[in-house]
Amino acid sequence: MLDGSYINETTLRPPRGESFPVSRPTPRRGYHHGDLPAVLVREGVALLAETGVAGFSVAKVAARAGVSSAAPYRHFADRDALLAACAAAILADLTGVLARAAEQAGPDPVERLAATAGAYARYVLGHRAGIDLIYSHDFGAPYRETVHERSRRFMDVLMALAADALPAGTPWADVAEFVYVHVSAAHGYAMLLVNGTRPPQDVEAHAARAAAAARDHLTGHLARLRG
Amino acid sequence: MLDGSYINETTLRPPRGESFPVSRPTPRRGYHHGDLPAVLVREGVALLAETGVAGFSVAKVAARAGVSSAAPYRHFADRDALLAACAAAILADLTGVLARAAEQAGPDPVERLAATAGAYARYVLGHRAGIDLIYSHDFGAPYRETVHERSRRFMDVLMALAADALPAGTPWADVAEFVYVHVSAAHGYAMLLVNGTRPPQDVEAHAARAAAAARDHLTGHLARLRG
DNA sequence: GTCTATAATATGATAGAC
DNA sequence: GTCTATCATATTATAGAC
Repeated sequence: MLDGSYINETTLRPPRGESFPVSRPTPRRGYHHGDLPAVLVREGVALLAETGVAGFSVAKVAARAGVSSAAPYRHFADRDALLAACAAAILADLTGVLARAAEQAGPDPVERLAATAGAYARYVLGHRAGIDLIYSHDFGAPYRETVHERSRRFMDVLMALAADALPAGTPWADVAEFVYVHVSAAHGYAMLLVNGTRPPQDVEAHAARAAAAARDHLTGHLARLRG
Repeated sequence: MLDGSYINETTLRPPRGESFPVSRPTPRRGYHHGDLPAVLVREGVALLAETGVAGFSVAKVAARAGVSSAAPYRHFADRDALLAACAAAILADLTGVLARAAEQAGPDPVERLAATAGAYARYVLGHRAGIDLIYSHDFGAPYRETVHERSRRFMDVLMALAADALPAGTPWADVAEFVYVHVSAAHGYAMLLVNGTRPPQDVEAHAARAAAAARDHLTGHLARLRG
């Protein structure tokens, strides 16, 4: 992931005077970058990881990509468009990581779900400040949908895993509620790890603890359901 | 809370040429504000709640307080000093709120701890974007200790509550680990509430869910300890 | 598509009057 | 202690050359 696939009609600025095209023309040769939009997003994600949303600027991303500060505006309408593309990229990437972690955790539904919490911690420790963009930034109306759609896919993956771990016949709304808590706990734990005083040295130990916490939450939840 | 008590030798700029005084001279009359530092922190906290760390600036805080953009620099060495004072104020306030919530929850240790999660959600829904400053901002060396000290008191309150809820004789490190997860889950849940798509309409319902999640976590944890 | 140059704005921070 | 005035800097975004 973290390729160009997250650039769509919403994030792309339309060519002069035209309305948004259904498909992007294939890039022609002869330009300095084969795919500047993808490079900008990659560098934007890296910058976010290093400095957080506060330190993010179009100029810095351009400099990192080795182009002028004006170049990004040919591909992204404004700062928020680039930021949204970065958020979408992170979300898509994270979704894939969690899905793979669940897959590798074996057949037990409880372990599969717990594994996503561990993977979340691992991912956040790798991406540091960038990750809170997903939750903490209010994207402008034109870009909100792009991010929102990725966010939906992210939740869908976890909903499927939670539905397997919870008792058969659990109402959809209750599954959603559980996933919400599951995600927020994993997120909170990971964020405190990143920003807190704890050394991020032993990543796997932290991931194991996050998974254990998720397991405890699920166990306690199931116990409550049983009476 | 949210008064002037968080201003200490670390956040206060020393008077011309002197080193840091042990105590601040009592404010004399004849100035436009009785206590501008306190006003600045109050407005800073309000601004943080509205715009988050990204929208925070010394100039805006000064404007809100009705003073010139230069005035804050007589009381705070730089932007980071003001930001740290705001963070310290929020932390102290939040600590008091959680302690009171536990007190009002009755004698059951489980309920007392769960109540802090509910109160956390309630508080964050009221302070919105401002709260993540506590975790997400890297304060400069001179101000780090100020915030850190408040952070320690915050954790101490929760440690005491958790020690009561966990089995007698639980090692201190295990209590700390549990509190860490407890706080991060509450924080994550509250932050997703604030920044997510969910309407913050039914604050009490959200607080109840946060408390329920904390109860599930504790229950599951105790079950794991038993077997 | 990318560059150079530039405008408009906001910001952090200081100097000196009162 | 606060104000006015000011500077240096960084940022978003655009215009026009190539």
